[in-house]
Amino acid sequence: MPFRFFRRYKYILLYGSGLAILLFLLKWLEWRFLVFDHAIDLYSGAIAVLFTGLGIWLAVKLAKPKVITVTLPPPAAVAPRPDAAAPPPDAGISSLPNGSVDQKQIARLGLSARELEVLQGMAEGLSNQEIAGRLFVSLNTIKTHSSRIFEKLDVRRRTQAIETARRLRIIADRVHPKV
Amino acid sequence: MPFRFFRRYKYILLYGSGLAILLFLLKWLEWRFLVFDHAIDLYSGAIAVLFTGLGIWLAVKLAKPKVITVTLPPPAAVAPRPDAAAPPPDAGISSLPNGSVDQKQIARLGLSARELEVLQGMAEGLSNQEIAGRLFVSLNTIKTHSSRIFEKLDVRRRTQAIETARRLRIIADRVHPKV
DNA sequence: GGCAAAATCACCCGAAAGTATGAAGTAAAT
DNA sequence: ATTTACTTCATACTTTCGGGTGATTTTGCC
Repeated sequence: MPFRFFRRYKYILLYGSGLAILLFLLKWLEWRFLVFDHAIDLYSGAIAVLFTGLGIWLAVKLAKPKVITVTLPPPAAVAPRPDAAAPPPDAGISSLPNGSVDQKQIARLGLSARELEVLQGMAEGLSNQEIAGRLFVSLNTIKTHSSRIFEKLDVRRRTQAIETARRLRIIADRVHPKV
Repeated sequence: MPFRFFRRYKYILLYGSGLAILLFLLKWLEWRFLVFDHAIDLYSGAIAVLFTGLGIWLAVKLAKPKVITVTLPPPAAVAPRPDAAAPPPDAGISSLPNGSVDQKQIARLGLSARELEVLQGMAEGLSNQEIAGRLFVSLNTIKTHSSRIFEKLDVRRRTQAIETARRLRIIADRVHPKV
């Protein structure tokens, strides 16, 4: 069996069959329409369904920003700058438990809260456009943020940024606790 | 002119005028309704509004509790991005020790040895060109491999591939044991 | 009130990534 | 002897990234 074929054209096949099902549905609806003349009902029903969906979409979309990453700076002075002159490229890596974030690293690198959010999005595999959508800002803004992140992490690609961020415990090492 | 005043209360003013415009609009619609009997339109409109509300209500009601990522001062534990809380459509995730790789997942997805090597390179933050150099093949070959990887993992970006691979334990969850 | 940092956005441009398609050689299975 | 999967490579094309630059707006702080 050409399994690869199926995999390759998975979406085309899915689209095709989906379309077919939809057409059957429409045909059936048409039949209903002819037999019982419930055009208004159907119309209202369609509107109802449509706008219920819209409402859900809206709510989800608008509810998102309520989930804000609150980053409290450590109470102890984060200002200790004895090594300000020559900060080693990769300073010591603390041994924190899994799933933890090293606040000191974040402070040392001077990553802002917004930048962390963008970094998090990157690590989740989102595109800049998707991150922009999640944070309700423009694509250009995300680009600016990511540029700064790359500067601060001293990398040139987002994949590198993710790698470095994980290594320095800037983002959770364990993104998937147990699911 | 108290220009500053305008600036300061910009949003309040905008909100106020927006509300006013909306009210005028409603008044005008009412007039239309009285003059021409566009009951259907109003009916659909009402349904639309009503069900949009229903949708929002539903979404809010059914939405998962808004988990806020709070970072505590001490060696802070951070909840790893709760919006991925939705049960992923992926197959079961085994609970292997850290740094382990789930061979079953690899087998299930049909990833070849070469593809794994490419995937590993991706996760290390390498560019396609760099991976090509490491594996002594051409850039195009790496592109082909990565395309297949994306197909098999059902993703469209390398960052997504990395994320998924980590989640499914296809690549070591803990790339950096303790350094 | 004013300053500085953070956050926002825009535009251009080259590089990298990714898609689509075709092809060809090798090894293992049927 | 076919078939199938794997690996390799190529060309052409579209999309996304990332760098560089400049600007405005918000916001916290003194």
